[in-house]
Amino acid sequence: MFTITHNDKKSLARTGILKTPHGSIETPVFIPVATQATVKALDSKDLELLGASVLLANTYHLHLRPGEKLVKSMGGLHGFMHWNKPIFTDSGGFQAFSLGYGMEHNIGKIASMFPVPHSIGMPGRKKLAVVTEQGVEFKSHLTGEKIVLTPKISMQIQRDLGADIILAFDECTSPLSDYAYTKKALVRTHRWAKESLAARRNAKQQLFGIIQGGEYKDLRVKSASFIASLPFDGFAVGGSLGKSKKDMHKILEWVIPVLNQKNTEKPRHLLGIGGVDDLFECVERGIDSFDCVAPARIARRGNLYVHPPAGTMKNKFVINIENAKYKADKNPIDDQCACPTCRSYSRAYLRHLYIAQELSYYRLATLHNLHFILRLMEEIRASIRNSTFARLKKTWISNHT
RNA sequence: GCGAUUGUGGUGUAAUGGCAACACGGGAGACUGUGGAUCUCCAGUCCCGGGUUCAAUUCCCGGCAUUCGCC
Repeated sequence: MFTITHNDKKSLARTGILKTPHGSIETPVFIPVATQATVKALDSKDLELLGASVLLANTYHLHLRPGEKLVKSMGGLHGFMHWNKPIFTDSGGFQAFSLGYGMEHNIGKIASMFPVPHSIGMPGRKKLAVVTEQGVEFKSHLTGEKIVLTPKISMQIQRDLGADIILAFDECTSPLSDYAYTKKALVRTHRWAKESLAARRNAKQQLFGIIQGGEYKDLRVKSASFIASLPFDGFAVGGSLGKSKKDMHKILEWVIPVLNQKNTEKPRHLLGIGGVDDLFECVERGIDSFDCVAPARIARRGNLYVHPPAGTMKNKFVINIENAKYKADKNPIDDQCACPTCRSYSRAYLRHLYIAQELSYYRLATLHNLHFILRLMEEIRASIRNSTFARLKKTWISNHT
């Protein structure tokens, strides 16, 4: 299923080919997130033109609406959304966090990403998810009705959705979770991993196990070791990635070597990460695939990717199109970009569309950011093949340790 | 010319004898297995002069300006 084609000599970076019933995926790869069977603001044709090779959809959201039975009757996700390339589905485990603790405490999966002091531990909203030993009880954010997901139910939904690669049902813990809770959740997630495997019915769907353990070394190592000992087709690193990017890097440095000992030949996904710097840092530490809403979300919020200006030591890869200085700027977003947006439109025009909240803005901006990240991933793959990964990283991230 | 009317950030509006609020607009920031095209922060104001009062953006008088009506 997965073949490693090149190993970087100086790091754990590698290239590979992941085979699925809907074609092969060259890794390392960035997977755009299509939660509701669409990348917001784009359609499948757009994604094809951008050269996206795989998408990730969501079990919880599609279960609520339109329901997996409908999707199944429409030819599964591939037929429904007219996308003939590979699809991942997330298991719904993340929503236990994002709609539960995360919502209640107003926090994301890396604590320091919310530097505004009052946003951490702030009121937040009433949580819509409660974790039990059997699974997660949700209060539907759409209708308020009670929705229960268990490993078995998640596997059944993902089977009906018909993705090529599905994920085990897990509990994503919070950066605010203490050791005792994280450990308790880990035991539960490990049991759910076995239940997910047991509930598997379609051998054509690859099933990835999820490594948890928060920011605690012994839990991460234990989890990597345990999950790697089970007959999963691949692995995903999930859950809280600590309180800073440094923590995230450390976590990968604990986990990946364990996988290398046990299962070098299986792909490793990093859930929910995908900043420009993250791609370099995490590929270097042995990650094969990423999914992340950030490029699409920040595009909708006015942040558009640009190559770092030559000579700068700042790791800043975006401009804010809303800024007054772009009011009459005739340049494209990024002069090194060949995306459909940059080929035709100026910063001034995009700024106008953004400020006027024109719908076309969302598509043009999303096209650009995804194009940017997908091309960057392509460059990264080429650099691993050419043994120039370290050099490429240096041109992008100059002051990282 | 006479009568009435109204003067509050850039704009449109509130409230108030002591701290002037809201929206839009302006400036900036955040967002990482997408509930929320969202959230956060910053700047900026009482037409002018006099009077009453401990205290006036507020009450009184005058000026200037607005708008409406009449000649």
